[in-house]
Amino acid sequence: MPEFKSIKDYLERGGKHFMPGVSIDCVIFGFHTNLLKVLLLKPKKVEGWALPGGFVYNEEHIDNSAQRILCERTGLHDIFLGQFYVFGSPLRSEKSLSVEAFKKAGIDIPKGNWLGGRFISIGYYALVDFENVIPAIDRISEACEWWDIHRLPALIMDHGEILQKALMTLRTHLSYQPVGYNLLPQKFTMPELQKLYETILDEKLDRRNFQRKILSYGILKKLKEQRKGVAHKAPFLYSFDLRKYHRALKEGLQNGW
Amino acid sequence: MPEFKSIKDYLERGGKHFMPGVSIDCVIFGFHTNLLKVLLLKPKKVEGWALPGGFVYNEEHIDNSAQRILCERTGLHDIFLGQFYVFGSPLRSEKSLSVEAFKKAGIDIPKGNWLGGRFISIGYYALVDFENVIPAIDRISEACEWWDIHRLPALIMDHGEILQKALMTLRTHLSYQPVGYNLLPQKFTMPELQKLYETILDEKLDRRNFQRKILSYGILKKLKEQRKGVAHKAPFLYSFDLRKYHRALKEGLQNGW
DNA sequence: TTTCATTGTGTTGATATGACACAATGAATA
DNA sequence: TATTCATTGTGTCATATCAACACAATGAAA
Repeated sequence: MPEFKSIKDYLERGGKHFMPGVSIDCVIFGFHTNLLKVLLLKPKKVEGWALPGGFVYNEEHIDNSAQRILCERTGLHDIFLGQFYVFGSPLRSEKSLSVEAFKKAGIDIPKGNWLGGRFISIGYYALVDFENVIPAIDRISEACEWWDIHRLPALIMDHGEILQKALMTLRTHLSYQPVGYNLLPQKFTMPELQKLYETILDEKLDRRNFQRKILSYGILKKLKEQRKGVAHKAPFLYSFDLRKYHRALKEGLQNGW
Repeated sequence: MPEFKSIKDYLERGGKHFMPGVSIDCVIFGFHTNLLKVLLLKPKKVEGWALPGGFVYNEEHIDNSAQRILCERTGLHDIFLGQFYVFGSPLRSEKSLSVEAFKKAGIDIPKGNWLGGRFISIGYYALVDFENVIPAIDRISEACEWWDIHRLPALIMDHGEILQKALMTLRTHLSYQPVGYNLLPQKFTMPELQKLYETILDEKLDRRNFQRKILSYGILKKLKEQRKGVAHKAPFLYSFDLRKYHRALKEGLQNGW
């Protein structure tokens, strides 16, 4: 994959290396102190924050583009990334990030330049372990930070809409896809897993009913260990049964009709 | 929207009017004599059948492109079309329809022509009333026909994979989206609706349990009329309560967690 | 030693689901 | 005209699932 020396270089040569008109936006969710977070970038000299995004190299699978973008911002590899929607309104590019950003940076995008045209955006979402991530900014950004899902800043373009759609998808997927493997440490307690579910669903769940239901999926292994050094009763530790977890990822959890 | 006078014209001027690299493929399901059918095109001088597809005009919303393609093949308007996946492997275009088709037709696609490059494909599916459709071929096709889902012909490129993905999506959507409004006539009987579900799921359902469950969704209106002129006991007619049907389409049928 | 928030493990009643039975209908048949 | 019979309408029952709730066990903090 080609390297770009500067923004100007990117502007000039990007069109040769990227698919025109196609962009990827990643909604990267993290979980910390019982809050659902999302990773956002603050582009230089532009009002509002942006989802980590990018373009598709000519010879690259779009799933790999999403993985690459995720890795560039988080350093994480081999994370489950789910396609959730394609945003294809012709209006969404009117105040496109690129045009606005370059203009404010004093660079006018030449007529006919690859970045000046319309882009559709393919949305991917990921769930990552907050603790393992060191957010990394890119060249056109001045910050890359986690934001609480309930206290979001203003977002550029239609990125607010994209984020909400990802959140809705995540919530509905929760009923028929296992969740937690990349979000929680290797060993975790039942209350920790429950907090994750409550946070994603934004809803309080009954402790006992939750345990019964999640255990019925058969994707957890109860360990002999207990979490030590915590106040109150020591909770048992669990880990995911990876074989069953991945099978559930493929086949789903519900029985359907 | 521009008109194209010939295939050659399409080849030459299409690049000016369509988004490069982006295509739409529609999986159009129909229901007839208790069989689930899918509408396929037979491109001239090409081995294998193809899903109805097309490209996105520069100023066009991708949802409208899908509607337009659906309408061109079926004459139907205002049908629910659902995005289900984006197929974005760089390899899928290697033996692309366009290149192959034009070559066999004796026209070599010039180097750099818009149709010669890589395309991602956005998949949409629709459920339409078989009876209302008069399949219409396009310029590059010699046939447009319904095919039984269980007796499919060989398909070009990755269209077999696209079709299977659409079918899987349709089946899972069945548990939390109402289905049938565009597929059945205005008034229909309970057994007819059940056959539709059985056909989509490829599974036999219990008559009495089906009735109980489908009625519990509250999207049906039981009419005073009965179907006349049929052998055996006359079944009652039902129709969809459109307000509740559309609410269910938006909010889903399941309770979630 | 006592306190107390938290965890482990139940129970109960309401509801949903799967399996199944029987009477009613009405065109086809004798 | 009476009988047949596939099909429809409407149930029941046993079981599984789900929401709501209670109580004992734990172990750090007071």
